[in-house]
Amino acid sequence: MLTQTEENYLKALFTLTETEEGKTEAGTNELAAVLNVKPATANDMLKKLKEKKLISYEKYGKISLMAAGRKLAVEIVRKHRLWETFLYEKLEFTWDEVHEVAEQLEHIHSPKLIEKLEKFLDYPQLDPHGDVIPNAKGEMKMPVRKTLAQLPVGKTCKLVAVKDNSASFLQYVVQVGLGLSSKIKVVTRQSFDGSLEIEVNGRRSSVSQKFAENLYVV
Amino acid sequence: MLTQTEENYLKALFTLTETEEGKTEAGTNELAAVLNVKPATANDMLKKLKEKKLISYEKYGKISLMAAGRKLAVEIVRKHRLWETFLYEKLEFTWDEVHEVAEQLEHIHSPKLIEKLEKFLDYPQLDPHGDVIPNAKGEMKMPVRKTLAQLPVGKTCKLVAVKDNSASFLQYVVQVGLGLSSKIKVVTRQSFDGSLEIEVNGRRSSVSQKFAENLYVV
DNA sequence: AAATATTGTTAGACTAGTCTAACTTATTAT
DNA sequence: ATAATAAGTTAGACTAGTCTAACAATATTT
Ligand SMILES: [Mn+2]
Ligand SMILES: [Mn+2]
Ligand SMILES: [Mn+2]
Ligand SMILES: [Mn+2]
Repeated sequence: MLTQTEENYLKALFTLTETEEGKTEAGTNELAAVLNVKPATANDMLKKLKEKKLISYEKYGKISLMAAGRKLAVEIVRKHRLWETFLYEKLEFTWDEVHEVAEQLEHIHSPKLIEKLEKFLDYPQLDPHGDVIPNAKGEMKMPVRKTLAQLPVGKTCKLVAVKDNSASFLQYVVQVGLGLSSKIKVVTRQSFDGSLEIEVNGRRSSVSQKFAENLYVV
Repeated sequence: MLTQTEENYLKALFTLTETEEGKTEAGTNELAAVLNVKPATANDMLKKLKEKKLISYEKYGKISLMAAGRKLAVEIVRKHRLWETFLYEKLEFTWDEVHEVAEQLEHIHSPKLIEKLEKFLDYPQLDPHGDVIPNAKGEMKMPVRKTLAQLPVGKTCKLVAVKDNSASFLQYVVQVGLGLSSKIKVVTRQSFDGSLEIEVNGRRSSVSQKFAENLYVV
């Protein structure tokens, strides 16, 4: 069985190699950065995960998940998102509070628990941030999503998910009047820094490009 | 903050020093035994817990919890029992399945989670094994309980709690026709080995003294 | 093509938690 | 009161996970 640490490395590799459009490999420094460890530390773990045949990796080469590693990573993601849904739907947590606790809960080992939890929640499809919850077989349709930053001026769209799950980002989102399913109109875009003027429920706000890149819309 | 391991040592000391009637101190070997580690290992941890002022302990002396350590231990017990109640009441776990998973869940750190969980469960007083759930302030009335092994022949009593939480014991209890609130009549007791003939719902069974010692009755 | 910057690796050290083997202290029995 | 047994401690070793500092390989810029 995997340690919590190993699980976290696999999950990080999953998001690093399958969340970004067109990216399928990751690097040591990059991985170390998202896990808040030094590259030397990540390097040690990469050797171990390679030894366990969970990742494919050669010295000085790029890193990618092997089938077994990907399967485990998806299981953690599934647990994380089911727990987030539980906290949000049943325990009255707000969407900016769920992620941190789910980071712990995702490491509880009990197939029965997840099965029962999913049933209790009535087989939810999306977590509180609009992310797809993988099913028990590890299947997960990756929706093609674009970000608000890519939307042309004048267009109106609907917020379907958020990329960043941190409390500070999510609180800012709420502050601007946004939530899942909100309608957003792009009023202007500054070519200088990509910042946007947006309209939500008749309310105008100016937001940075970085902010817009963390909102998925259709 | 405490590690999971430290939490497990404190919890073990709590049950060792406050569950048994009249016992207020524990020994190194005894502690090691319940935690499934060697005495040498427990000895190292005792030094650390003493250093943190969570236990009172002198070389070659007896071990007991200090106020701060006891408080932390009770918090873990509270979390353990609330999670067991959740699994049993909301997720359809059977009473022999809850303990193992709760052993993991009890180490999740989030005051808000426990507060919300308790509310969601509507402030339960007892867990699925009949044990008292400490309240948010760490208060917990210790019920005076006797075991079935102490009951005189001919008397009838009610099962209010089980001491052993292991799946194998609990499954045996069910097999004999018992559950919380069951009425039990002691028909005979062998003075040779303390084994009992009991009657539950008109059904006779013969059980060992060890078995009877793990059933709390009134 | 060199020089520079970035990225990745190694070696050595540290902490937490565990073990075995040897030893010491305390308790119990004779 | 000794001897035998049980309980407890120490020393040294090992694994997992982390770090810093030095070094090596690769990628980018000029
Ligand atoms: Mn999340
Ligand atoms: Mn995690
Ligand atoms: Mn239990
Ligand atoms: Mn535990």
